[in-house]
This record gives sequence, structure tokens and C-alpha cells, in this order.
Amino acid sequence: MQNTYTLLAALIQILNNIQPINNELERSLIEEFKVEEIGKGKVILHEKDICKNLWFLCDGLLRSYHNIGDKEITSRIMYTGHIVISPGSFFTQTPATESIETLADCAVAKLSFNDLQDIYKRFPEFNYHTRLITEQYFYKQEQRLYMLRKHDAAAKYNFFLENYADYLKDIPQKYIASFLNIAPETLSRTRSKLGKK
Amino acid sequence: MQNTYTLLAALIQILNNIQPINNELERSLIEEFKVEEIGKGKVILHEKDICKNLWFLCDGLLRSYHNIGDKEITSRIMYTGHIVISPGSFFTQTPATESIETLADCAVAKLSFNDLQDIYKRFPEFNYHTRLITEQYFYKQEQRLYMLRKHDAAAKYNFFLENYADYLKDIPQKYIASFLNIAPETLSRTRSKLGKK
DNA sequence: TAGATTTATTGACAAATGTCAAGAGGAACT
DNA sequence: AGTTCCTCTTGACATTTGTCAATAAATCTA
Repeated sequence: MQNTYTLLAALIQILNNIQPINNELERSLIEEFKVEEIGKGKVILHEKDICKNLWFLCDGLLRSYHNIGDKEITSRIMYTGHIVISPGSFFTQTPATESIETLADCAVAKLSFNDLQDIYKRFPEFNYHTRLITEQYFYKQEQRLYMLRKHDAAAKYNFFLENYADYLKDIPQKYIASFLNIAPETLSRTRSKLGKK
Repeated sequence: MQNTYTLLAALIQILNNIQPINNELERSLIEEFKVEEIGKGKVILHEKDICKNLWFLCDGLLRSYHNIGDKEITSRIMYTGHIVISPGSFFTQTPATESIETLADCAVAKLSFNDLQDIYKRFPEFNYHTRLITEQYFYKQEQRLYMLRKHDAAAKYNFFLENYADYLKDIPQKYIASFLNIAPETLSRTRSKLGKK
């Protein structure tokens, strides 16, 4: 496994792009983030548990999902470079209404809610970075809202292709289908109509 | 019209609930926010314009909408107490992909992007407040994502009733329909099945 | 590699919703 | 009050998607 510094380089880069962070903050982040490798198919957050960690996905693929009746709905798909939390649960430290699982072998860097609050206390300027990051995720989430209002299954699948093409082969179609809010059979038919793109 | 202080009291309250703000910041906010009254049916942000303002909706009702082909889709409904922006446009100061219009006579307090940046510079701790507010809106947006994945029109309409019942009579049904991503005719039929709630 | 298990595909059909059209009901304006 | 315009409702029908079932394909496991 690579060292923490190397694995966190992408995260440090994201932060520096927002506004250069000072060495002390960088050192604290590298110190507080705990890197771990997680095999494919592991649930890193279970529904009803409190999301006590924020993960930076150094490498890999994740999905969040929740159950409605007997159906499982994939709500988000997260890939390398993403900051991963269950928003409602992490922000308010209340039980999660969704689970998060790995769709591939992953390397993640984990920061606990409490350690993050410490960092906010010691480096108030860090609020600026996370405000901008939250704004970015907010905007991306809005894109998904637009997607779900698209008229037909083909338009929704095209959204998926535009945004997640690189991960197409690694995500079981049934998950893609529920992410797009269509039946797996409909996705299968849509794909064959579009020529298996 | 009431004075700026009275109209902004609710906003100041929201901020103080997050973390008490000092007098100087409060004074600056009251000074920088410009209150105005806007009649029903006015477009306060036009698609393709840059969203240069953040509005605090002191009193009234707004919706955001965008066009897809010949269809108009209502993306958000915002009522008294909401902080209103077109997220993608305001955060990045790029052209908006949606418009915002009043659905009733409104009183708003307006703060320009530039004035907000000044406030961030003078009061870095304000990033903390807006980070938490952004997190809250992020979470509410996620609720709308869940709604759009609900199985049928009745479930979507129930979501609307649970979240916007107070504004039911003030929002034309065709807007509610597109917000829920169903045809106006379907909403009409769904309502009559549910007994006109 | 063989067998078991899960996932994807395809067909037939059902159900929900969308579309089009006509008319009723309200709101706004003169 | 009457006219006009827009929204809502209702019906008939078309279309899309969902559901169920059978089979094929792929993946996992021993």
C-alpha cells in the first residue's frame, strides 16, 4: 500500500485549488486521516448507524442505497476522488437512512466527525474549503435531480453515460437501473435499442 | 413596509441558532442586505443571466423553473424563511440554467455576491454559518431526490402534501405537477382519487 | 473446471402515466 | 356584469414502463 501522503495527494490538491492551505493544516490532515483498504462488496456504513466518518475515496468505487419496501434503490455512485459521507447522518450525527458499500476494491482515507470538528476549531479557515466543496456537491446533486425529471429511460441512461461512462463496466446494471429509477428490464431494453453503448 | 431590521430578524435568528454572531457582523448584514417588495408573477432571475444576488425571502413564495424542449419544469418551491439562489450560477458566477419567479407578493432582502464575498473577508467565521446552511439545503435537496424516485404519482403528491401543504392553494397545479414530474392531468386525477386533499 | 448462484436478456402482458381534445370552472380586465 | 384568458377536469386512447416468467449469460465458489 502506498503511504498516506501519496494517497492523500489528490485531496490536498483539491483543497489547495480552492485556497492554498498552510503546512500545519496539511500536516494535521495527513495525521488525522487514516488510510485503509477495503475489499469489494463490503458495507462501510449500515443504515440506522450514525455516519461517524468522512471518507476520501483515494481509489475505487462506492454506491449508497436504501430500501423502499422490498426494493433497493441506489441513490449515489461515487468514484475515485470523491469525498464520501451520508449527508443527513454525518452533518447531524443522527442515524443514516442509507447504506454505503464498495463496488470494487477501494483505498479510502477516513476522518472521524470528531477529528474533523477539532480541525475546524484549530483551523477555522478550513470552513472556507468545506463550504466550497459542499457547494460543489450541492450543484452535482442538482444535476441528478434534473436527470430524474428527464422524459424517458433513454434520456436518463444517456445522463449516466455522460457522467459515469468510465465506471459502466464495474457497476451491475440493476444498480444503474435503480439509480436512474427504471426497472432493470427497461434498462436492458433501452441499452439494446441504443446499440449497447 | 417594515424596516430592514424587522424583516431580517428571522435570518439573524437562523444565524444565531447556528452560532451567535457578533454585533459587527450583524450590523454589516443589516447594512448590506437591501430589502425590496416584489409583486406576484415577477421574474427575479432570468435563465442565462448570472445570479448575482442571494435573496432572503422575508415573506412570500417563489419557484425556480427551466425549459426542456417545449416543456417548463418547476425545480424548486421556496417559501418564507428560505435563502434563495440559483446554486450553480451563484456559486460559480456563471449563467443560470433556470429562472426564478414570484408566485405571490414577496418581501425579499437582497445581498450581492460581491458584498457577500466582502463579508466573508471581513468575517471569516461567517463561512461556518454558511457551511452549515449549505449542508442543510444539501440534505433537503436529497429529500427531493428521494421523492422523484417514489413509485407512483400518489406517493409523490403525498410528499408534496407533507412538505408544502401550507402553500398548496397558492401554487398553480401545473407547477406542482412538473415539480413532481407528472403530467398536470395525472395530478388532477391523483388528487380526485385521494379525495381532493 | 463443474456446479451453483446471481445477473442480464427477452417475451407476453398488465398497469400506470402521457397525450390529445373538449368542456367546465375561475381569475383578471375592461 | 360580461368578456376573455388561463387553468383544471374529464374522457378516450396511445405509449411507455413495470411485472412476471423463462432462458441465457456471467460470475462465484468449491
